[in-house]
Amino acid sequence: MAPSVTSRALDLLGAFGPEHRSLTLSELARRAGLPLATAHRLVGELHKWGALARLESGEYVIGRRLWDLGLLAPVQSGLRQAASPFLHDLYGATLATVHLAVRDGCEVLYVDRLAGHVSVPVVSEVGSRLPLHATGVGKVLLAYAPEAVRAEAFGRLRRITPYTVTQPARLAEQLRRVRAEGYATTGEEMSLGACSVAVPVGGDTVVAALGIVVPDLRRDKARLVAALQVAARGIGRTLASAE
Amino acid sequence: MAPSVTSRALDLLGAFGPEHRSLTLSELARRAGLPLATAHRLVGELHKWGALARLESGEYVIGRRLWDLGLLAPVQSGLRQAASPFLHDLYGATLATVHLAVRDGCEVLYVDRLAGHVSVPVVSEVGSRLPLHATGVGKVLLAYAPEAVRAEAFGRLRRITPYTVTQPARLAEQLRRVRAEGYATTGEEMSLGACSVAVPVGGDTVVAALGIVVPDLRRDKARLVAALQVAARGIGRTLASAE
DNA sequence: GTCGCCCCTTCCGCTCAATGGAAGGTAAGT
DNA sequence: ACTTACCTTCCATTGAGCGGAAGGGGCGAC
Repeated sequence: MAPSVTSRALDLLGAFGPEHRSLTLSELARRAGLPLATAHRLVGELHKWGALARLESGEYVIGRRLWDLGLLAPVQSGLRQAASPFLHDLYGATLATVHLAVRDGCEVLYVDRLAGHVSVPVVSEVGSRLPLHATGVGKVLLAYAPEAVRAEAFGRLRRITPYTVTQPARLAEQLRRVRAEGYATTGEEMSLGACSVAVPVGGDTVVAALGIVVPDLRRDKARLVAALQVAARGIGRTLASAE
Repeated sequence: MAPSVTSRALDLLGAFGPEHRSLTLSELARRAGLPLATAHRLVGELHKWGALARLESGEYVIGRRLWDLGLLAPVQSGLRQAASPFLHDLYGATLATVHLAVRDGCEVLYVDRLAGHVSVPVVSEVGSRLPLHATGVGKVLLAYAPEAVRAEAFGRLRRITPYTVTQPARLAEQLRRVRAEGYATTGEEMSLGACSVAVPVGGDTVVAALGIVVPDLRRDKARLVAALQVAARGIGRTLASAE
């Protein structure tokens, strides 16, 4: 009901997605629900600006120019650089998949990830987002988030596995323990066969969370938490010294 | 000279950048050279679609929706996942900054990067691009690139440091040696104090390049090359087995 | 207080840019 | 040679975009 040029152009961009990395003009037109001639013109403009690029085959892909808008900022942040060596150390000490994440609104945004040769099946990937309530790093970030965020997050405790914590009261209690004990844990709450431990990064304000994913937590949780805290402290110090 | 709605909307997006992560409406209008009222309307549409998001402060930032277009695809690729453990091994063996990169057009696109506690100053970052002719991974990718790409790349051999190779003949000779010997090297050609070695990843078609950056290459190049090749073979095997 | 400044938002009549059907061109498949 | 599917160009119509102007709100200065 709103055939504004802008929305149409955006819909053309929206026709792309993880599983549609490159599209022909006709496909674009179809997916955006536009007449071919119209799509042709709009795509031409997007292309001229650099929002779309054209392959030799004639198919269109998302263009470079959109990259340069600063989209990768979180991933390229000083945080990631400062943390990199510590993530490596942590992996060496635990041989578990290592995660570095920040909170973006009401979601966890994974900033870095380090996987071993054999690792539990993990859904996260650099740049991907997951709900705050079902991951280790998420619980940490939620525990130290402003009240408004927590309220919002509590409003949508989606069940993901049978073990996902979806009762507000229970989650609130867990967050209290996170703040008290300095670490969070999950047990198959995001994906079956995967448990996690996570700790906050940063001093008085928590800027990120550091976590690992393992098949089983009962065995040596204490050692893992200790390793995590060493790494987190290291990252915190590095960040502080770099201002 | 082209006041098309589309280009204007795009210019608003283009007002953002690495150093302008969030902008007020007025700033946007100024930077895009648009009357406030016009900017207001367009920004409204971009916002409604999700291309822009609004902070509590009222400032606008690039919106989530643009992320989801698959921009992170290269970084989230199977390549990165397959390579991750081998990058770690390689770091363990060399204690050097490790790079995994692919070719994107006539540039190197860094897909992953692993830095140590102490590392030579390196300009690259995940998601960033550099010219093909001045980096180790770049030379590898260029050596195995199609003729058209090579021609294009030879057309713009920009000098970056006094040691950058800018003579086409000399670069061509180097690429020949890369193909013959299976690895590429650079010596302070991208940034002073940084040398690099890189090897191709993949079998008959080179899909990526794996490289390390060190302060000095003369000492134990042979060992580094060997370590790189072990890792590259491992990545290749993992990719092949995963199809 | 109130004046000035800056930013955001809404309104509305004019106009020109966007529209899309149709027609022509190319390339591959049968 | 025919069919199908894709891409590109043209151009008369029209409604979507335009932006000056006016109104509202927050903040600091005087």
